[in-house]
Amino acid sequence: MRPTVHDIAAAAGVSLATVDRVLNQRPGVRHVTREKVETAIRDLGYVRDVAAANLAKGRVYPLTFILPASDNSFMHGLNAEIRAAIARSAAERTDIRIVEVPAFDPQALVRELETVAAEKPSGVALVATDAPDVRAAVDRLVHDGIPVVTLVSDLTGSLRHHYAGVDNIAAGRTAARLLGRFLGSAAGEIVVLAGSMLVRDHRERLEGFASVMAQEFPALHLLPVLEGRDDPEVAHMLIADALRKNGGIIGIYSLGAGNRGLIRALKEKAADRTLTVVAHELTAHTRAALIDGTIDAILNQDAGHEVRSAIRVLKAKADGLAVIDAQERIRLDIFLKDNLP
Amino acid sequence: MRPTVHDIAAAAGVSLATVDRVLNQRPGVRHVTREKVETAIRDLGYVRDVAAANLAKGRVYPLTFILPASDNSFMHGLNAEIRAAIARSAAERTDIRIVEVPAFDPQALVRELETVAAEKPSGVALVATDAPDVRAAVDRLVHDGIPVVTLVSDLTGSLRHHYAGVDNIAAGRTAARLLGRFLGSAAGEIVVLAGSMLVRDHRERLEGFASVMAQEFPALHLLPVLEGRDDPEVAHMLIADALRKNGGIIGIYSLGAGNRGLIRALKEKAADRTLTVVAHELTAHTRAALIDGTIDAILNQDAGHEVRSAIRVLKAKADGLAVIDAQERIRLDIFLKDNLP
DNA sequence: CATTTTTTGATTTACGTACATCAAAATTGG
DNA sequence: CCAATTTTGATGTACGTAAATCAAAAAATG
Repeated sequence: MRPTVHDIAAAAGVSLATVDRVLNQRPGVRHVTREKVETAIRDLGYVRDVAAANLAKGRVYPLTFILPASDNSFMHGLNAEIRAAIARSAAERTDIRIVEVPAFDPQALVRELETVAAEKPSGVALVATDAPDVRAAVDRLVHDGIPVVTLVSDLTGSLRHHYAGVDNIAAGRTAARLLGRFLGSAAGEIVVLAGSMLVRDHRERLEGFASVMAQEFPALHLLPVLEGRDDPEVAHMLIADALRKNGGIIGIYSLGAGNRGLIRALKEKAADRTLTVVAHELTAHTRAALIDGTIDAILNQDAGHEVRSAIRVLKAKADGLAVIDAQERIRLDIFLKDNLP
Repeated sequence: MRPTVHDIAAAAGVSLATVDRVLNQRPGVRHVTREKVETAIRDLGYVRDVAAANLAKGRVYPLTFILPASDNSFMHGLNAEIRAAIARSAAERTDIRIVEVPAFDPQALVRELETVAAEKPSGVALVATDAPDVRAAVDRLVHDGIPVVTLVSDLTGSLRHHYAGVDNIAAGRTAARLLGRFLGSAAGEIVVLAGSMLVRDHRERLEGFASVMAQEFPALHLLPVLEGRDDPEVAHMLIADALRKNGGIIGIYSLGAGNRGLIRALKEKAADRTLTVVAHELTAHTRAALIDGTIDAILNQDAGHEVRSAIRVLKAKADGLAVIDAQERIRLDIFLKDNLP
């Protein structure tokens, strides 16, 4: 049987109340006494029964998710996953709130972070916009003892406890190798379609992509990046235009959202020529395009895993517990038409 | 606040004891009364507080993992992950036991299943050997109300509650497409190195591989499957031999273990020629080979995820709770040198 | 040394559920 | 209608921890 507070009280030769004071960092314990108790805890290998403790405390974990108000399918999916987590909140003792802030607006995010901080939640998850002010605001939360997890897009250099998202540089590198290998010995031009170079994850994907392309596939030449603003209409226009003007294009890397427009452009224009295409985010549209051969590979991050991981980490941090690192690593999923879920 | 047993007692106009009898399916409740209580439970949306219930019951989940006594790095890894779970057992209220049975021996597995059944554990996870007797033994466990999860290798047609492992047919198909696409327009011979065709997962991988190869890559010709018995020495011998005798080999798919021998053979023989190689299982050896270019892609199943998923599912089934399907889907990881963890 | 302050002990209640016991009420059978 | 049986209620204890209260002991202060 695992030891209880009674066992450490007996082992340390103190009362239950003193053990409680030590465990919950309440004042009024002499240094030597505290040490006796801590020794007993270590010797007996005591670990607090979190379930019992939560029961006694009537603890719930108020968590706040701060998301950009972006109207693309990835953000919709993320939203849906958070709502799914809210539906489980009774069983998980969470009380999750979603707040939306204007996208790409650091000041709005900072203001929201400050509002949220005032509510003293057990934890905060945010899709970070990469700006110094945001970094500072996150650091203030951390200093106030509020666990913070970045979601989807990281905020390196800040004090955030954890990042629940994929390594976007690695994603870009992987896309480059897939595209390069799929194209074999062919030489030609490559189009990169991004959402916006103002977003950190898009910049990072491009960085990884360009670096592997330059180093390992010299026969492939990158055209200037097209910015589709994650909008299907814009993406359609840009890609259709590029394909019309440039007959040397043999590959496309779509690293943002708005793939619906890309796919439409491909179906219109590329009946005659064969293009190799790698895109991000598995949606109903990209899935269909992968199956019918319009797209050759899809890189994906599982929003459900990201949300569940963020919640697990925030709860663990709030309780000062360890997390299983391997479990919290968000993997880059690579889908070919054969391994679709 | 979520409703408690007191609330349903009040709502149903019965006593706490009666609610308890209904909730825990104890006898001595008239049909009409039971219905009143069940209505109240539904109306108030009551869900039992599992943490409190477990505390009251002093519940632990005795779980048994039955593994084949195979000496390869995947099984070692699996073993290590289970031991890691054992280390967490205090916090998770589990009491996990590992038993090993001779590999590829259905009768031994059946006997062990019967021994385990007699101990009435809360759940059983097993790496299934595919045989009718095993199926029957598993079905008996299920009939006795013991949750059963197959691990790594499934037992289709049995009543097992869940399979914690990858879709091996999809894995084989994915390997074929990667190999086929990487080889581009080249024509030549493909070697498949398996462990043993007696193992279901290997058979399935081969099935998926051969089917995509035949359908989509007619320029590539499969040589008869080599069975390396998951043994590095045998694998080395077989591959070295094949490469010596057949100059037309341009690709290799290694769908089992024993990759150490494969890698050695490749380094010895293939300095002059370029081979495209896809292998299974990420280990220290395959990882190094992927980085140095000896292997082009690695397909992997994460043993840690499989073990944690099996435990979550077994606990949930033991409590009659729902599982989050998406969370329990074991994904096929595809690693290129760029997205190694 | 007396007094104040700090530290410690003892004890109780609570969280939500499980489970046991005994008494009371309702239902059934003859 | 009475007795036997079944159903229901009332109540208490337990699980392991949190948190509060009050008294007692120890230490620090003058």
